[in-house]
Amino acid sequence: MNERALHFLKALVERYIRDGQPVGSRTLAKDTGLDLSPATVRNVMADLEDLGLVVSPHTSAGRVPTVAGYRLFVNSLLTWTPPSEDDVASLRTRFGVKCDAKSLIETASNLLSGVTHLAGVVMMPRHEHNVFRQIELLPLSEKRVLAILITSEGEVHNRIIGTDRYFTPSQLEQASNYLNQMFTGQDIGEVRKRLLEDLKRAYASMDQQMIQAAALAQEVVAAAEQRDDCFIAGQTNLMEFGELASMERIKQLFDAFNQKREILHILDRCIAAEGVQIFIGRESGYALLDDCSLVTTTYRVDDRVVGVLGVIGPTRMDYQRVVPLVDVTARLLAAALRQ
Amino acid sequence: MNERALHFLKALVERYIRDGQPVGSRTLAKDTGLDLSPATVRNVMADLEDLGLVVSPHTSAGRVPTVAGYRLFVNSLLTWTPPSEDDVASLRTRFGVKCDAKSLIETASNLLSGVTHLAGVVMMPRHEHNVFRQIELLPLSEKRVLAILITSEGEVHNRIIGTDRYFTPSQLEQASNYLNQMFTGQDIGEVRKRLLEDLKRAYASMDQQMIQAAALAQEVVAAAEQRDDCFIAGQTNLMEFGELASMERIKQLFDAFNQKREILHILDRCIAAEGVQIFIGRESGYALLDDCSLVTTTYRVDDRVVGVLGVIGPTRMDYQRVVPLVDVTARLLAAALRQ
DNA sequence: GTTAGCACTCACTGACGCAGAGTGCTAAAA
DNA sequence: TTTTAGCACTCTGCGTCAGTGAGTGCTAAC
Repeated sequence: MNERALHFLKALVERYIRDGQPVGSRTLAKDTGLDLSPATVRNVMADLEDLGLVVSPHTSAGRVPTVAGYRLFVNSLLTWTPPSEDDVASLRTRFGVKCDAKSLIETASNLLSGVTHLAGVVMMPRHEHNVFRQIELLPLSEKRVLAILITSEGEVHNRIIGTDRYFTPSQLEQASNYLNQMFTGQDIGEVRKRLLEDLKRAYASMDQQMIQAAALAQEVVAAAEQRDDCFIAGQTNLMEFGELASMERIKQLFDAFNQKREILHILDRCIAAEGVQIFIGRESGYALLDDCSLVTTTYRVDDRVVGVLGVIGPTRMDYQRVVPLVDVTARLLAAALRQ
Repeated sequence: MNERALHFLKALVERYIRDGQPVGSRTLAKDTGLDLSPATVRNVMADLEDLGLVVSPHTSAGRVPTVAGYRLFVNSLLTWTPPSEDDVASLRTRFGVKCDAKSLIETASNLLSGVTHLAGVVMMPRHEHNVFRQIELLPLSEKRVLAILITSEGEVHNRIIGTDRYFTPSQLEQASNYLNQMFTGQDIGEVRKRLLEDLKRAYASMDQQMIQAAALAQEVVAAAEQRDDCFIAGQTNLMEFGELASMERIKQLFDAFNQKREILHILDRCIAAEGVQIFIGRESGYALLDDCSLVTTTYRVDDRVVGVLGVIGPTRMDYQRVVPLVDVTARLLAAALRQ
C-alpha cells in the first residue's frame, strides 16, 4: 500500500466530509497539490476501490469513502489536534454553574449538540456506591404517602405511593426514623436487598406496621437504584444532512431516540472501553445507525468511570473536530460533577 | 345559504380529511348519495368557493376546504359523539396507577399522541395555592448545600446551591427549623415575597446567618414557583402527514417544540377559555402552525382550572374523533390528579 | 332548478435528447 | 516503469414535448 495512495485517500475523505459530493479525479488532482493529472489519480482511485476503501455510487460519479475507508482515515491518517481555545472557553463557562447531576447532564448534551451541530447524548452517572442518606415519609392525603429518598450524592428521589390503609403522621415519622436508623450510610443496593428480607420476615411475623414501612421504602429505593437514563439533545440537527434526509429514515431515528432503550444499550457497551470510541456506519451493529457514526467516551468521577457521553451524526462528520470536542466535554463534565 | 350546500361542504371536508386529495365534483356527487349529476355539484361548489369556504389548488383540480370551511364544519356541521368505549377503557386503565403530577402529565401526553396519532401536549398543573410545607437543608460538600422544598401538593423541588462559606450541619438544621417555623402553611408566592423582605432586613442588620439562610431558601422557592413547563409526546407522528412533510418545515416545528416557549405561550392563552378550543390553521396566530390545527381543553382540580392539554396536528385532522378524545383525556387526567 | 355537452386548463407521466461529469482503457511519452 | 493524453463510454440531471386524465366553467336544452 502506497504512501501516495494514502495521501489521496486522506484528501478524498476530507473533501467528501466538506461537501458531501462524490469526489472526482479532476477535483482530487487539484486538491492534493501534487501536480498530477486526473488520469493518474484515476489509476490510484481504482487501486483504492479494489482495496474496498472507496466506491463510486455509479459508473460516472466520483468516489465516496466506504466504512473501511473512514476507519483507515480515522485510525492512521488523522492527527488529533486539541479543540480551539474559543470552543473550550465557551464550554467551560457554560459548565460554570454548580448544580445537580441531572442538570449537568442536560447541559452537557446541549453543549455537545450545540458545538458539533450533531445530536448530543449523555448517560446519567452510575455511582457504584450510591449511599442511603435519609428517607422522609409524609402523609399526603387519605391513602397516599409521599416518600423522599436522599442519597449521598445529593440526588433526591421522590414517589407518591398509594397505600391500603391510613397512616397517622406520627406512624410515618416512626417508620422513617426506623428506616433512617437502620440504613443511613449503607449502599442503596444493599438497602434494597435488606428491605426485601425485612419484608419477608415481617410477613412471617405478621407485623403489619413493619410490612407497610418496608413496602413504602422499597418503592422509592427501587426508583433510586435503577438509574438508567440518558439525555439526547439536538436531534433536529440531523435533519440538515442530506444523506439522512428521507423522512422515513429520520422518523425511525427519532423514534429510537424517544424510546432511549436501544441508545442506552449501545452506550452501555462503550462503558467498558478506555478513551474515545468511534463507531462508523454499521460498525455499531444497529441497523438504525447504518449511515450514522457514533463518537463516545467515558467520563469519570474520583477515578471511577461512571458514565458515557458522545454524539451521533452522519458517517460524513468532521471527526477531526468532533472527537477532541467530545473528549474535552467529558473532562469538563467530570470536573463539574466532582465539585 | 343553502341547506344542500352545507351538506355538500360537510361531505367534502369529510372526504378530504379521509384521503387528503382535492375532491372533485364527480366523487362528491357519489359521496353524498343525493343522486345528482356532477354538473350540479359543480354549481354548488362554485357558490361555496365564492363564499370562501373552499378553494381549488389549480384550475383543473378538485376543491379543498379553507380555514373558514373547516371552521363552519367544526362549528355547525359536526355533531360530537362520545369516543368509543374501547378508547375510553384503554385510556382509563393507563391512568390507573397513582403517582405524582409529573408522571401523570407525561402519561397524559403519551396517551393523547398514542390514541390520536398526533402530537400530544400537556401543561403542568398550576396550583393557585401552592403551599409551603417543609424545607430541608443538607450539607453536601465543602461549599454546597442541598435544599429540598416540599409543597402541599406533594411536589418535591430540590436544588444544589453553591455557597461562599462552610455551614455546619447544625447551622443548616437551625436555619431550616427557622424557615419551617416561619413559612409552613403559607402560599409559595407569599413566602417568596417575605423572603425577599427578610433578605433586605438581614442585609441592613448585617445578620450573616440570616442572610445565608434566606438566600438558600430563596433559590429553591423560586424554582418551585415558576412551574411553567409542559410535556410534548408523539412529535414524530407529524412526519407521517404529507402536507407538512417538507423536512425544513418539520425541523422548524420540532425546534419550536424543543424550545417549548412558544408552545407554552399558546397554551397559556387557552387557559382562560371554557371547554374545548379549536384553532384551525393560522387562527392560532403563529406562523409556525400555519397548516396545523390545535385542539385544546382545560383540566381542573377541585373545580379550579389548573392546566391545559391538547393535540397538535395538520388542519386536515379527524376533528370528529380527536375533539372528544381530548375532552375525555382532560377529565381522566383531572380525576387522576384529584386522588 | 337540473342536466348534458363541450371547450378548456392544468398536473402528471414517459419518451427523447442533450450537456456535463467522470470513468476505464489504450497507447504514447517520460 | 510510471505518467499522461486521448477517446469511447456510461451515467445523472435537466429541459422539452406530447399525451392522458381529472376536473372545471359555461351554455343551452330539459
